[in-house]
Amino acid sequence: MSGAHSSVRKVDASRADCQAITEILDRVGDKWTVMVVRALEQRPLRYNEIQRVVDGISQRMLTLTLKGLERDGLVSRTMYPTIPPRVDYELTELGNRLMVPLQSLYDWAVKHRPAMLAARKRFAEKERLAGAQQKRFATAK
Amino acid sequence: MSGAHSSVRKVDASRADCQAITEILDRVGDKWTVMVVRALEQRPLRYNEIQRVVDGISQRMLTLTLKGLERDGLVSRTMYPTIPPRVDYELTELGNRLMVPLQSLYDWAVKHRPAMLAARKRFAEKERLAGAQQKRFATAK
DNA sequence: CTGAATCCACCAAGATACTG
DNA sequence: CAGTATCTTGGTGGATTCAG
Repeated sequence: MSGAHSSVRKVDASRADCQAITEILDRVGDKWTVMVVRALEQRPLRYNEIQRVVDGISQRMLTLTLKGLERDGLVSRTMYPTIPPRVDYELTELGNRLMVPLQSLYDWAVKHRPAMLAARKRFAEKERLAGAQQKRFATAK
Repeated sequence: MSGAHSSVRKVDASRADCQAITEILDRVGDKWTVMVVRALEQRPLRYNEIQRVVDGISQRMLTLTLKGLERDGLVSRTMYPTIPPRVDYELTELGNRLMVPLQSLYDWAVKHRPAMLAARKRFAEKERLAGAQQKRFATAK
């Protein structure tokens, strides 16, 4: 923070925003993290419970995802050395607070998904027409 | 699920949330989309201007990212058939509204990044100790 | 039950060169 | 200036097997 110069700060913040958002997106933007986090939203779960809830996730990916979440302090891991062994995973407070921006994304998704789908349909149509045009010139090869 | 409607709806919503969030994360969660969107936040930009602002993006990736954004109606493309050619890219209103949840993510990132980094450091330390333990048994390769 | 380890397939993304 | 085309590669994730 080099000063309170509003116009300058706006530009700087824009760059910093990129960094920060990209960083968070890298953490939660993979295939399974969000689904696992949401699975744990309601209550702590055991390893196999998560696998059942998430549905489709492999053991490998579940283990990797959980380890990543634990690593970043979003999920806590509690091991009970019983037989058979039992491990509980639970959202930390940090993990719980992540739900807020995630909810914000969800709201956006619900609200604007129809518009996005419509746009995609329009785009596909335009592309189809353009493709037909192209074909008349792509004679050789 | 025999209880009140509220609890049932909560579970159902949880699944739907996953879908929606994952879907949006798939759109904006790639390497460049967010950076391009934020580059366009302030004002429309030309192709080369974006490439300069984003810094590090290749022509190929810029083209692909822009096409994806245009496809989903988040960015509009305006071509001026002058010489040399000129193409402006501009956030649509849909694209602009995406800034809201992105800002929410940014806020979370700024607020909780220190905690995440601290957690990661602690985790690395614990892992290092565990790794030392392991080594004593990993005699034969 | 809760993982770790290995192998493999696929795709996003980078580098480079070319085009209108 | 604004892309497209082709090749290559590194990482993500799936399937399977082994272990405590």
